Amino acid sequence: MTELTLEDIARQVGVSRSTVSRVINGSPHVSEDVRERVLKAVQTTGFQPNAAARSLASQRSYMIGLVLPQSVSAFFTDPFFPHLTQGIAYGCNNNDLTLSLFLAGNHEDEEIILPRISRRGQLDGVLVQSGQLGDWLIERLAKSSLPTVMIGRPFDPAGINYIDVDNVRGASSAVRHLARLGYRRIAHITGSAGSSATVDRLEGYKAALQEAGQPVDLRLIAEGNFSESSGYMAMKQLLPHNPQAVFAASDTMAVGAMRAIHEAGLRVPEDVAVVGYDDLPVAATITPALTTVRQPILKFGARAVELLMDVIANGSAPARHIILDTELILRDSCGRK
Amino acid sequence: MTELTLEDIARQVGVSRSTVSRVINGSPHVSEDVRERVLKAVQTTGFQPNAAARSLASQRSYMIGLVLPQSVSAFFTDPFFPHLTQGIAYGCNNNDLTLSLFLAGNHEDEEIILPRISRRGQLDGVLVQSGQLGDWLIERLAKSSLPTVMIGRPFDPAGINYIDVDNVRGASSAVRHLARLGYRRIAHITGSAGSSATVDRLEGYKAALQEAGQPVDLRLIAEGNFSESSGYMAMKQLLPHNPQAVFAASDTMAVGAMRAIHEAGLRVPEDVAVVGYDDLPVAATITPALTTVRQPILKFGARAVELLMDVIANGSAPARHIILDTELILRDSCGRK
DNA sequence: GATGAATTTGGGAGCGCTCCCAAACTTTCT
DNA sequence: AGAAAGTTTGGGAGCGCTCCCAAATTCATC
Repeated sequence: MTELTLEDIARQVGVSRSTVSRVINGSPHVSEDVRERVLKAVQTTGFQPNAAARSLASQRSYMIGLVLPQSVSAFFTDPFFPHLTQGIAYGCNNNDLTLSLFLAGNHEDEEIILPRISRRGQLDGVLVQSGQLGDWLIERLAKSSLPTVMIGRPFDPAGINYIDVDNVRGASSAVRHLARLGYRRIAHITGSAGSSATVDRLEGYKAALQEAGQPVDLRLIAEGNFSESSGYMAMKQLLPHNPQAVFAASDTMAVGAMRAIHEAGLRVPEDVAVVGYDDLPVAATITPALTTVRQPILKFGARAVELLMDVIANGSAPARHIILDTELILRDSCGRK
Repeated sequence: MTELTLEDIARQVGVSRSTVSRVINGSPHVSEDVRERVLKAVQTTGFQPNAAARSLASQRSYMIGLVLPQSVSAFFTDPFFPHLTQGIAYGCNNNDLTLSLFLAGNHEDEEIILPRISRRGQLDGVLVQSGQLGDWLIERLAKSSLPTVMIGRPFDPAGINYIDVDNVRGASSAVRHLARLGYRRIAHITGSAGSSATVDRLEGYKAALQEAGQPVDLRLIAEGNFSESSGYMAMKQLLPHNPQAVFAASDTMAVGAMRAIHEAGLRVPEDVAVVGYDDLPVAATITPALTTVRQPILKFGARAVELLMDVIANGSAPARHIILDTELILRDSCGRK
């Protein structure tokens, strides 16, 4: 398998390098006749243009990066991230983009990774999982000249492109549902501190409570970190205060909460109703099936890629924001009192 | 932030392009004095060599791909893959490699992806999640000229580099443990058909049974597909045949099996002992904690990267194989009769 | 101090594309 | 028929590096 070049194909067809390039890049300024002959030669030889040469000449690599800072080491414990990655990967497939993954396990990794991310000629842009307070990598990337789209609203969104789901409305729809069903003493298990999703979901929780004329009782708010075990611990803390229902900021934590409820000899939803967030596959399979706030994760990834493409093509002024809607999925875990 | 080139740095320091290149690439043929001056200029300007130009000239991209064919769409349902990806990403961080992720959701994706994977000048090599029978993408990649390392033993391993864990020994150690504790009628929930891991674990299961002088009863073998719900279904099927213990080919399925056992009003391990495979985080947090076969996933990823580096550097003849050992982690789910 | 060897340095050639401009060829219109 | 306009094609000039060879410099040796 010898390495063919544009020139080889050109010689073979009897045209010039430029013409072959035009055909390959779909330029309209080629006669039908020539286009067909070139295409046939490309087919039979299996010719592939050299990516490095193309990048060098065109200043475009058709490659984007997905950066997960150390702060989201939850990549492994929360299925949310694999799903998100999947959505982004599919988005790349549909836009003929190659996806590079930058996973940082610790600060040292970040130091190693940063130059590779910002190396000129490597990436056309990056998607950064954000929404963490004071993250070193995020800040560095935000002020770099590389086209960047944050995934999750940053705490200081000025001039930054980002995509997020409407966490406030998502959370309030869940809690409102609980309140409408007649539950009182609705507890909340938060996500990890320092995450904008956590802050927003808490805000939505409080807003819905107020709207329903129910008091916000701080003893009914327990802090988790999106992991199963944190949901379990938080619920144990909550149980002595007799909640009738609990809204967990993630399905994974809701699963942990249910475990704690069952262990205490209580039943879901008869004794404590539970609502989660994310609508991961587990929500449908667990018993009882979990009522939860669905995030359109796959769509989210696709839209993130599109947004980044737009920023790459048109510059990032003005900063663009996309906020996706959520949907409350009703299942069995909150009964219907 | 203007785009600097080697030449700019060279002019600034008063040396030639070549000398700057030597310094950046750590060539020993540079005087200490010059090296320091160049390094300082690189530091203060924040100069980064252009990746595309470097790739084009050196015919190396320092980038590898991780390919997950559609057959492993389990990427989302089984936490094993995110962990593996993490291990590989860390391996890349440590080898100054950039990782590209190719996720195929369907055959169409694969058709789109393949040219991008094999585009010359793009990737130095690929890691392919394999071990699936008759996978189109895997076969194409195996016979391409791109340096390739399969993750998971392929069914036809002739001439193919691969890395795997010793699934036969891992499975037999689990079943042997159960047998030693005095359990009889040990059932097995297999992984998805057509996966070499499934075949090997089943083989290990049978071998351990024979070693213990216990019969292999086909009614005690149920087929799963590595997902939680498949473990649940398989266990429901198994329960009427009164197994005293069950060995599930993954933790995720073991969790499903435990759910089925509990639903049937039985207790783990008193009525049915359970052993899993993988040692995912959930194994430690579930109640009762799951005895399982630990796969060194992080190490696995790192070794896979190293193997690929070796293949890239030295060619793939002869084909290299790495088989990693597993470790049986004893917890509460199989009691101690 | 001259000679040769070892080390350091500079610059040309090239990697395989894209992009632009001008040349060649067609078509249309007067 | 000839000019004007439009379309298609070819080739030069890069993109920013690496690699090699030769030139320049340094060092050791007699």
